[in-house]
Amino acid sequence: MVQDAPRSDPARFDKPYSPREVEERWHRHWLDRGFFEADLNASTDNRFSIVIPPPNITGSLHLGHALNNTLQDILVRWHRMRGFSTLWLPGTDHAGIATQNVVERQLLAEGTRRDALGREKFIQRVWRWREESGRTIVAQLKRLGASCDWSRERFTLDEGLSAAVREVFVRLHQEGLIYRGERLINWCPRCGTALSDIEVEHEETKGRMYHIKYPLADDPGQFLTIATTRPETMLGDTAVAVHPEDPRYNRRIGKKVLLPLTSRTLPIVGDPILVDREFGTGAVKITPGHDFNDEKAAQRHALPRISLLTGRGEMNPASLEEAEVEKSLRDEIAGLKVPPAREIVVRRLEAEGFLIQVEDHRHAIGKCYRCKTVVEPTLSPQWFVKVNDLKNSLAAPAIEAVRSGRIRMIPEGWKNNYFGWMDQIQDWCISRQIWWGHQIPAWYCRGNDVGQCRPECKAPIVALKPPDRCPHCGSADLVQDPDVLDTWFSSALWPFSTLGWPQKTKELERFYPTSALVTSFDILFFWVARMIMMGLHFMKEIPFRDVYIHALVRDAEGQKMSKSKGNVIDPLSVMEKYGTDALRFTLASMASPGRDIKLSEERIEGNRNFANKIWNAARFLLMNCPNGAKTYLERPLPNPDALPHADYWIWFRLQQVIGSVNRNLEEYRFDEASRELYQFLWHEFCDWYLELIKPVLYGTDVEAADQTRTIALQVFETVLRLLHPFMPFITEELWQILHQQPDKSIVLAPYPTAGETPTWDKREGLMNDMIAIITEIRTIRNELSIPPTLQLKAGMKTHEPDFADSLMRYAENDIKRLARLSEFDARINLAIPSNAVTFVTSAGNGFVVMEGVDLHREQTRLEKNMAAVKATLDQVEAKTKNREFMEKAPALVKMKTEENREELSRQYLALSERLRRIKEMQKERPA
RNA sequence: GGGCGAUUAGCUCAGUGGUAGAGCGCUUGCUUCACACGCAAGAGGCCGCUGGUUCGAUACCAGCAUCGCCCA
Repeated sequence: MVQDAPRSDPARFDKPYSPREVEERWHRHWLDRGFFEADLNASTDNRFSIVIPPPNITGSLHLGHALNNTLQDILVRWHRMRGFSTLWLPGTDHAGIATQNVVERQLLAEGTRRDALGREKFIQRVWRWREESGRTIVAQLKRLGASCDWSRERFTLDEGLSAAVREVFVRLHQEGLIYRGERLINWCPRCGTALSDIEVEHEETKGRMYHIKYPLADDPGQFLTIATTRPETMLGDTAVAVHPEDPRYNRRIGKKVLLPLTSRTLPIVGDPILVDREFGTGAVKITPGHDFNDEKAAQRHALPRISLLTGRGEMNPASLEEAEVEKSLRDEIAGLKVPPAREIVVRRLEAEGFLIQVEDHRHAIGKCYRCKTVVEPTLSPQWFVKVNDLKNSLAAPAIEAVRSGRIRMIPEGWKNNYFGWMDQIQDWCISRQIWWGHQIPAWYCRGNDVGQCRPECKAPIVALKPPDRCPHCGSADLVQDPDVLDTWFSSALWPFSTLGWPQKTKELERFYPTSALVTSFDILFFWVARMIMMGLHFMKEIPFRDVYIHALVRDAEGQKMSKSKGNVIDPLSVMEKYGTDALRFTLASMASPGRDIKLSEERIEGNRNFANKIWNAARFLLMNCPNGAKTYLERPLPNPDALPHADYWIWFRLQQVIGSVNRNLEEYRFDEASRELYQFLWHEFCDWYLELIKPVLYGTDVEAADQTRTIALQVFETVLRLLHPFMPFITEELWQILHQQPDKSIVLAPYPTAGETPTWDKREGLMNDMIAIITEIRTIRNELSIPPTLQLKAGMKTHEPDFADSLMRYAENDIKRLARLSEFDARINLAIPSNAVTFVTSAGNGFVVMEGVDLHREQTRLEKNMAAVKATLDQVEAKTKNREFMEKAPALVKMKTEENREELSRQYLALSERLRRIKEMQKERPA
């Protein structure tokens, strides 16, 4: 049962707009009515779909989310109103490591650990946490007004999405694009899992450079000195490298050194790639088990690899023995984590005279992007996605799709980043040694029941469903790989897995490829690139047409917001204080391409004021519609050419704004679109138009008043629709108050499109000139401190007789009222009285009559105005006198310059003439 | 070290090959019958520096400086 629409009671029109109650009411109404649910049977061919960048379930709404979802919501509401068949599909991801961390911390507080609980119970426990706390962010997105189709909300661990993950894994494995292998990976000792390359953040850190001498095997009196920042890894060295063209060392290539603290000897190799002659001592150790560059060097020289660490990041006794480390040292460091082991190794090197020097050194070290722990590169058996297969590359089509423009990036500059990364992309390590996630669909044969396994049994059995028996030996003693997949592996499938893939669903058919992806640049590689690869591989079609990449939100000082810095602005408290619309509008208006957003509270406050302004404009209009607004919205529009100039002007400007907002939205210029709306609504509609129509509304001409109400309300109602994607709540509230149609909603009202613009000839000039005249007179009143209540006489000697006529016909009363005049006259041959102060506009020379003009003050004022005009005039004249300009500049520019020159010199002449007169008067009547 | 971006009013930021723009802040004046979360008016800029292209550069190009980000 659908409830009645909430009441929007005009009587409850309080002076200040109070957003809170309004927002709560409407967002519930929208959801109850299912306005956001995609219609699979809509007849239109215009389709618009977006999948949400899934926030992770440990999160709560931060400003990045607020920005990201505001922009998506603007696009989605805009298209929905344009009549597109629209789907915005929401959901969350399970955030393997982050979520597991949260629950493990809880367990720790309870004095237990996940191992004690066991895998199954632990996972149950995480699910329970997800039911209780993991939905916070969804509620917060709803509060933001996100018009997602919540009936289609997805979660990466849903059965459907999990099936997609298994399907993709098995198929890629069959194609040879997923493999298991022992390779160097990044290990986070705190999270206890492997990470992919991009999950490691490199950070400049203060460290130390240790210089260690390695004696030559055939002449232990001599030695090579190597420099390293990680001395403990020397135990795993398998060679020392020098530059082949370095005269200091190259004669040593092919000889051997003794590795201190061990009984091993290492070859000296020449390697121009690894060795930078200028850096350190010019000789480097090669530790292929613990350094990516060294591993590559080891491949070049066919060196063995030694891994010193266990799967838990501790010194492995077996490896130490294999590395022939001295027994006493072995005993001392076995089982230790890296930092204490390092201390001991350094002490030992020093004691035995191998340590020459230690110096402070700044260098970049890799840290886990989740927990900031220093990661250890180590050898480990893991699952990988092969992205560069020569015959079946995942990366190549993904590069091509962007290069060819099938996928657009906005702003375009990000393409270079994308190419830069994709061109040197490495195989993707996808296995994680945690429990929360998609367990890898691979099983190993233990074969304990049949006794004897065959060599083939060592290969993992990859399958969609748990296999009953080993296909090789027939054993039923199978065990599933304990690891889970990288969360990003499931996120990479998001654009099609959420639409039902691998089933052939109507949703997929209708909404894939999606129209746009709105995201921030920091997950361009993590997510965007991988979606493109997977989308192209499995759907044979790009996952989205446009990628709109927005900025990061920073604090007012430009610092990245972080809890530890304490500079986080919480969007929820902002929404509480200033209203959701104010926050949304602020974010949209600051979303300029390619620039980070420095958000300050003043800015949001300003837009709260904007909402209040809109609210009060509506109040004003409603107060002046005794019979309600609705009747005027239904009236046919009067013939524009017959309208009074203010009505005509506002209608014309509205058409321009409609065109401009639509164009800006097409180009993802949320900032320009919102600025345009702000400027129009506040400074044109409220400041000028509403002021101009007051006498008509208050006047006795009922017909005229009704006509103006029709224009005013229709313009206002149109602006509400235009603004709705940006400020959904206040626009709905006001739209409902105007229409009084509880069954309908602005959500589904048509978005304005620019109509036929009425001919716009001299009337634009009239309005602009009128504004100029009023402003000039107000300025004079201000500068000369004339009391607001004092009515003055003023006049205008115009250049054009027609203009004087229309000024008197259309604008006389407006000028008198808004400039507070008792009389106003405009004629082509009007004489300027001597007791007056004067001004110039492009339309002519104006004056304000004033008894007892302060001649001295007036002289100063005129001189100041003259100086300003003169400065510009000089510039323009310099141009027109320049022969090259006259020869080479385009005709249109020359014409405009000439017009400009005439106008300025006319103004200058009028001012100097007046100044001459004032000076004469000063002589006649000395102050 | 490589790449990208920024540099415009006190602050935050738009912008354009042809006379520099907005919001906030500031100054002055206003209980003007929608709004003081308001109205009116105003002050405030060698558009980072140096060259080049051009009749003309804040804008295009190159170099430099400073800041920021990404990658190694």
